[in-house]
Amino acid sequence: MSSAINDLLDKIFVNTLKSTVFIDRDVLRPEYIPDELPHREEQIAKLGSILAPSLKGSKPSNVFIYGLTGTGKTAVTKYVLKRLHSKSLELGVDIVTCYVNTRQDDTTYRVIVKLAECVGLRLPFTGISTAEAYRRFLKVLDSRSSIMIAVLDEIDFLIKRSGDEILYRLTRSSDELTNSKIAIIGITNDLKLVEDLDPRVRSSLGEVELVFPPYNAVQLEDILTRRAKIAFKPGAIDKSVISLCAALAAREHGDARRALDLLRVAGEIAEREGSEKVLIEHVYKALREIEVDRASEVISTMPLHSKLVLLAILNLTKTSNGKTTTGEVYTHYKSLCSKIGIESVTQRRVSDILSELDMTGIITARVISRGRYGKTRVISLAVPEDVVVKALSEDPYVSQLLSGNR
DNA sequence: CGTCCACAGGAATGACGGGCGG
DNA sequence: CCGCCCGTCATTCCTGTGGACG
Repeated sequence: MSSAINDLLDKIFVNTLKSTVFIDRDVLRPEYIPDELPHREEQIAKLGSILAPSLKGSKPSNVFIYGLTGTGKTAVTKYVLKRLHSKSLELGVDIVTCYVNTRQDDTTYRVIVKLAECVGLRLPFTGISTAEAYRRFLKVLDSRSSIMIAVLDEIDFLIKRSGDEILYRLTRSSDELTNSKIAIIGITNDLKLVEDLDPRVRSSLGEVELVFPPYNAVQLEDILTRRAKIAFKPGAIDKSVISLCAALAAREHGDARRALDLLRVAGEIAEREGSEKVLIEHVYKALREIEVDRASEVISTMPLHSKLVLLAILNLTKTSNGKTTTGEVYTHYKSLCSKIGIESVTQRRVSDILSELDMTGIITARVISRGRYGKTRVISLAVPEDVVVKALSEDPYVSQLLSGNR
């Protein structure tokens, strides 16, 4: 082991311990819930007044919360619930709050497992039927005589994958419960979602609706400034750098999470470079780094066929001005499969894979009609080529195909 | 103004591995 | 250990459709 490497490692460790710019970088992480949520006072007050009846033992209305990503929906909800919970302890009321992110737990079964955990019931990951799991959960909840407030975050994922049956059952759960009650807070960033909801669910879930508008650049800057004050050392970051982060994020529909990420990663880059200040150039580097990280993370965990489809897209978009279609992709994908001697999947499946790639944001696919020449998707890469190549080359099967056209 | 392309995308079904209850 | 049920990937069969072409 060369001492140069050891020196380098040593330097990295020391730098991390004795940060050049940060006091507390965790303040900039998305999971951090600040003590104050500026520009969301109205929503906090409204959500608070909706949930307040639970302190008197009655079931609060179900709530539907809309707002684009990074508009503070989750933060506000968690914040209000936290306060509500401590108030309930003070008053001696049994309120169970449960937060489920249905992007991670996007099946009926897993949601029930999560809800059950909140009332202290451990259910097996698998092995029992959904109906049985639900029954057990209700039994335990009812025996506690409490009010449960269930937050279903990013509820569109749940509905897309598993339908709205669970919502229906939860909203009607009072029929099956005698001592306890369940109130639901549904959070979504998909405004069209409600349309394809069972009307019965729609009316009961949407008893109250709460809208979170995006932050504008000024508000974002304010938020960033407040956080930066706690996160960074005095003088480590200039107003102009914060303004830039705010402006870049405001361009992306006022996403506070992105803005904070940008600030944090810019700080980390500054630190790596041994700089004592976060500079404009660090922000631009951060912008790129975030994109690369996200893409390679997504790509490296994809199944083989998805990678092959992506490779097909990569090759095709290189020639024909960055665009291709489903048919072309499928033909090319099949030839790639035969080259490495594996069986190809059907076109139907590739169609789904394309949708998946589109959803993750790796590609952009728009369905268009070419009239007499049919209806298809126009596909283009949504991330830089070299990022895709780099991520794909990590796969042993795919990398054989990659060498040669690199 | 109807036809018909080239797919989109829904529904039903199955194979398979993981993991639990009994 | 078996049987059951889960989630995931995949297939088969299918109906739906925007708009250029004739």
